[in-house]
Amino acid sequence: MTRSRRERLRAETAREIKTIALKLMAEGGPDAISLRAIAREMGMTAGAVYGYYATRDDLITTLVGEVYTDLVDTVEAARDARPADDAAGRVQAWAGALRTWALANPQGFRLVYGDPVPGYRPPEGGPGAAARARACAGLTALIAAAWPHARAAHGHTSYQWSDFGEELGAHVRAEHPGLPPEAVALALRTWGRMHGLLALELYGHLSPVAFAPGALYRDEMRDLIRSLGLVPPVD
Amino acid sequence: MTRSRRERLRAETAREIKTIALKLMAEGGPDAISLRAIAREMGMTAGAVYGYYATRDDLITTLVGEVYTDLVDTVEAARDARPADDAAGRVQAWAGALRTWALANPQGFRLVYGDPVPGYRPPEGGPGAAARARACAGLTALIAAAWPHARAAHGHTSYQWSDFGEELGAHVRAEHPGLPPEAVALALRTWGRMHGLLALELYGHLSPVAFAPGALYRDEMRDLIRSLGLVPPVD
DNA sequence: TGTACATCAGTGAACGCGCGTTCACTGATGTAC
DNA sequence: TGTACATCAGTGAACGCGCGTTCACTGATGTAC
Repeated sequence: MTRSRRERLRAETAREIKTIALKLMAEGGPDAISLRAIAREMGMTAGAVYGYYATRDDLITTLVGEVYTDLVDTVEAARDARPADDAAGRVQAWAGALRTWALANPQGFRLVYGDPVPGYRPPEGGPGAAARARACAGLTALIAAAWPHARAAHGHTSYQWSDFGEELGAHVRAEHPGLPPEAVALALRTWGRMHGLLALELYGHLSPVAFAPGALYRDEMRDLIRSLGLVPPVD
Repeated sequence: MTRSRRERLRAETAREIKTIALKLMAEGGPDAISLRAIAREMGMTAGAVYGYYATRDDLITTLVGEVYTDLVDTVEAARDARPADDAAGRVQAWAGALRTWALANPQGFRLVYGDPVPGYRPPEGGPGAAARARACAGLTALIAAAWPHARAAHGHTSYQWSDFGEELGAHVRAEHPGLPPEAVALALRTWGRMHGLLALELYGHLSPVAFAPGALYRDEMRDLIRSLGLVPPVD
């Protein structure tokens, strides 16, 4: 476990590369992430970066995973700040934290949900698969807590477990026994509903026509909570 | 009005540049649009393109406008294929045509709603402002038709006309006298709701976890229609 | 119908840029005795 | 504690690429008489 001095320095440099990359991204968007720009910023040679990441795409994949993980950490923490039996409050907290994070990290949002850097070829399953799995699991847990009410609220198309990813289905069946695949469908629809206004806002489509995007989002989330058969909190 | 031979050829070449650009985009994504690639494909010199568009960004702006217009034409046509008094059917037709168009033109969707080409600096108000205005107007018209029901369905935050773009507000007041700003808020939320699942799907976030995105979208749109106080058509 | 001139679409070569990636090397840091 | 050797992080120069943009030019097409 004792890491040599060399190992520590190495790890530190690897960290710094990522930090600088995120800083460049925050300033100039995902496009601004290039090995040469990072090296320049760090005062090293472009070639030296290859001691830490095999290719540019490797670095990008790592960054997407890290940013996505940060996002999921944030929304989970917000959710868990509410009591487990406050289903409506937890949905609201998740949604609110999502928007807050996105506004604080607009370029991170683009990196994760938009096109990453031009020319980037993602690995099998896409970058950030682990974080995405956590997000889907978290959303399903939110729906599971509301399910008795949500199910009563409206009838669905019927779904099979085979309509969903192997991993997600297995997770849900283990974690929420008895919860039908229809609930997973509702969870994914909920994901889309949280994503829509935010994506429009962050890509600048809302600003020319709406000056109170926060109010729109809040209303939309209240309506979402209502459609789950829950009572939206007043705050 | 009689256009000389030269004028006709010129217009034809300008058209061909756009056509080739769209073809390149369809094949390789928005990033594949470059003046040099277009010129190469057309068998001309890169410099020659400057006889038609002052800069690359000018061309991109034109393309975004054109693609966005095509999208709005499509959804409007689908809406208008339903009788004016079939409010639910018209919402459904709009939403369905949107997804159909997006699946047929995935790269066009990215061009319009995602980051256009790297390094692109959009003009004042963003590219495709005219088409966006039409889209917002169209959505507001859909909501206006449902408004009596939709208003009853749930209470909103109160909005002012000043919460919305000058142009949009003026249009709505002229076209739908008596319709309150809250209806415009609902129209924009509806936009977001249609956009969310589609954006996730087209950027590849849904495919690893859901294999029936069409069913999810259909359900989501049915729920949207229901939340507007309308009865979703069965088809 | 024929000649002289004007227009102007497109050429081809060049400029400077930043990029990802490779590679033989240097020189400081670590390890073994 | 001191010497000999191994490791390995980082250098610096190069490769080849595609890009947007400029510019003096050529040669075909059009217009005026």
